[in-house]
Amino acid sequence: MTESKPAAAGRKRLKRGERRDRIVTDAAAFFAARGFDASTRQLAAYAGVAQPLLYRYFPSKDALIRAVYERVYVDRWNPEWDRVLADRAQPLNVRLKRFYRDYLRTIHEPVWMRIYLQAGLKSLDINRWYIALVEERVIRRIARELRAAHGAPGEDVLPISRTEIELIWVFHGGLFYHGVRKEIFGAAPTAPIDDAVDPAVDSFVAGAAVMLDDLTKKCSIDN
Amino acid sequence: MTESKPAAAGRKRLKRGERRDRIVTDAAAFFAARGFDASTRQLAAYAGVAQPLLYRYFPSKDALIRAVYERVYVDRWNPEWDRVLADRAQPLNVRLKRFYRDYLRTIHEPVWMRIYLQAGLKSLDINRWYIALVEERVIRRIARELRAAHGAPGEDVLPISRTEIELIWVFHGGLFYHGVRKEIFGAAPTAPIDDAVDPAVDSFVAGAAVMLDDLTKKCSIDN
DNA sequence: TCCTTTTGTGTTCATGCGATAACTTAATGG
DNA sequence: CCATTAAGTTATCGCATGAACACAAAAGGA
Repeated sequence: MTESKPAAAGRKRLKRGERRDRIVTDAAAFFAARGFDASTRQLAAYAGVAQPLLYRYFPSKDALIRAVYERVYVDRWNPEWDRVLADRAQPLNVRLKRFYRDYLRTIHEPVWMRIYLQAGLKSLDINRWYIALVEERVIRRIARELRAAHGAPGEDVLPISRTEIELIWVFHGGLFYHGVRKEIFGAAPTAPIDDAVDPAVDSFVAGAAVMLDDLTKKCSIDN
Repeated sequence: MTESKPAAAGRKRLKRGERRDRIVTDAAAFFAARGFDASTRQLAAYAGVAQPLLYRYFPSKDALIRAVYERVYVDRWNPEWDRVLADRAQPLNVRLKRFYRDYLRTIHEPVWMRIYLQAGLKSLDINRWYIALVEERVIRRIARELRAAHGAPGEDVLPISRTEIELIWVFHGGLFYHGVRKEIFGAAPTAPIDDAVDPAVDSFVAGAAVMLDDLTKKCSIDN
């Protein structure tokens, strides 16, 4: 993005909801590229409107930024994912590959990634909120499914340990970070993420067995 | 950091080199906390000097920022790490645990992390440079050592594949990202990183065997 | 001691910022 | 067809910013 938008054609006189919507969309792309410290004037130019118009829709720049967060994070979580991970008709490897291919396609995208990190550096709690969401919906679920897949005790018998959670976070974070390398740091145009997912999942599931063995061993000693 | 520095006492009249040095140190801490868009006036207040003094040492704010990069990245790479990873007197697990405990202690630190991400969002090539460094010094070395540890063919027989590199990056990135979660996103005060390293390394090394088996199988078919 | 060099400060400038107020014009419905 | 409302713009405010300049005062060698 050097200056103008893809198509700045056909503007003018939209109804309140529609205009607000477009401003948020444009603001997401604009702030993703230029950072939240970029000026409202440049944003307005990018959106093809006058700068004060922004203030008819949002009381302050900060409020506009909050609207951007809503747009980018809250709206993009796909409830389908929960089901994919839990569907025991499929082997865990297959489920994980399916989930991560789709999930990573959603988040390995400049706007998502850049806004996410920008928010983190501003110490907003969007990230804490999102991380809690992921831990509950993804990480803990994988922990349960790993136990089931390896015939380890259920969490009612032996609660999920912090060690298990952290191990899964390292795996999850590794795939996440692939996107950071690509979208934020512009690292080498390496293999596409899809090629990395399958081997990563397979070796993760195999490697996790080591930890689960330790776990069940300790458990049977305890009893 | 709300406003002032830890100890703003004993100031005044330093020799050129010394003053420059202090400015860079203070600037690193200041910009890490407040972002590179924070003002030179506030930086000067933080450093306990007048704002124009900065311009006697650096021709522009940008030049000062570049000096900060030098300070934070170039100066903190420990050449010892190369040896730790390569020392085959120790089993690979032990070497990896040693290396990552130390490496992560260096980089899981607010200034390092925040400046690193800030630079990434500004699209400076510090990050590309650093990633290339890590890939050469750490990732590729681990690839070689993994092969050796599992009795797989050397890279002269079968060059290191992109798949191997990516798999190691996912592992490495997972540990890296643990720091991002903690230092940038302020995620839950979970277990300390050291507790996560050992299980992660063990299950990584075990899991990597799966991929290496595939690799040597393919290799022996090829011959 | 005095004079030069070097380190540091106070002041100021042009620019660009977020936000406001006053004005204009398109849509709408009675 | 015109009055009212809603959507959008132009002009402007006070303020903070990066940078420059002219001046002050410590250091230090003769």
